[in-house]
Amino acid sequence: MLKMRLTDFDPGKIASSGQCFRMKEIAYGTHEVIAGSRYLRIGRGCTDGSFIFSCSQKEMDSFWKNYFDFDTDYGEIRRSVDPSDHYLKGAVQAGSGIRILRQDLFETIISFIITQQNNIPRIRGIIERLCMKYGRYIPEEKNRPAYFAFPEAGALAEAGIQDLEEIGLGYRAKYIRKSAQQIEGGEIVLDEIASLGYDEAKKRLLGLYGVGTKVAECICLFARHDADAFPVDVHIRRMLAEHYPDGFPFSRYRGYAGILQQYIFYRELEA
DNA sequence: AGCCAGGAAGTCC
DNA sequence: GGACTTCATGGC
Repeated sequence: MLKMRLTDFDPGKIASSGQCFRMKEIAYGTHEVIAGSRYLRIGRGCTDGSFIFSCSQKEMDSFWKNYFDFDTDYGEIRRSVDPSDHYLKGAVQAGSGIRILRQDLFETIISFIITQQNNIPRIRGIIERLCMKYGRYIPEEKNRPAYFAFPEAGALAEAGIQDLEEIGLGYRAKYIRKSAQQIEGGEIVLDEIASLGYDEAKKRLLGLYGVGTKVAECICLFARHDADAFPVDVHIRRMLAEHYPDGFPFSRYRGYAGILQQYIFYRELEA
């Protein structure tokens, strides 16, 4: 157990912001996070705005701090927004507490292949069934329930198309199997993608079957933390047409437009 | 019944 | 390069 006082951290908003799919509220004000094969529970401190984490200081320092991007000042990002841009000001205000996670690369690839032409509640269900069927079972321990880790590439590479379809993947089943095979077989090397620059990493991700521009940018943003990546989905496309008919001011927000994109996406979801 | 959801591949030109 | 079609599933 670890108590920390944090600003710009709202687990509820992060859980429902559509960047991760295995973070959820399990009791009022208490959230669980399953990231790869790790489990974390986050509770509220008493009244002082602090949080209780179910991990040690060592695990926080070695993993979760980086995962939640605790070293970045999101208040500064929100304050940098053009004061005359009322839409964007409203979006970062409504989304204060959102952070961009650094998620596992393979988990993010598979998860965002599933997101295409899909909706978030259904995506969450599919991913949960995928984990139950192909992920490692991690037994209960005191102070933590049993859960399933996210599947390894090998398990998905060997999965049958029909077995994958039973989970509800639909036409995406073949994408999942083939991409897992490309990774397992060494055609696409994730360690290399992790170490490259944004442009080259994105180019290689596009080599995965079922990964196009939008999904590649989501992977770069939510796993590699490429804050320049600005995935445009149907919500963002509608928003751009409505609020930025002359174009989004990317030059003003160079280096972190993707973070603003996430505030915007959350705003469009809630609206 | 038809439309929509964090799109991409396939098939034209 | 761009336009058009097809692809599964479930909620509304």
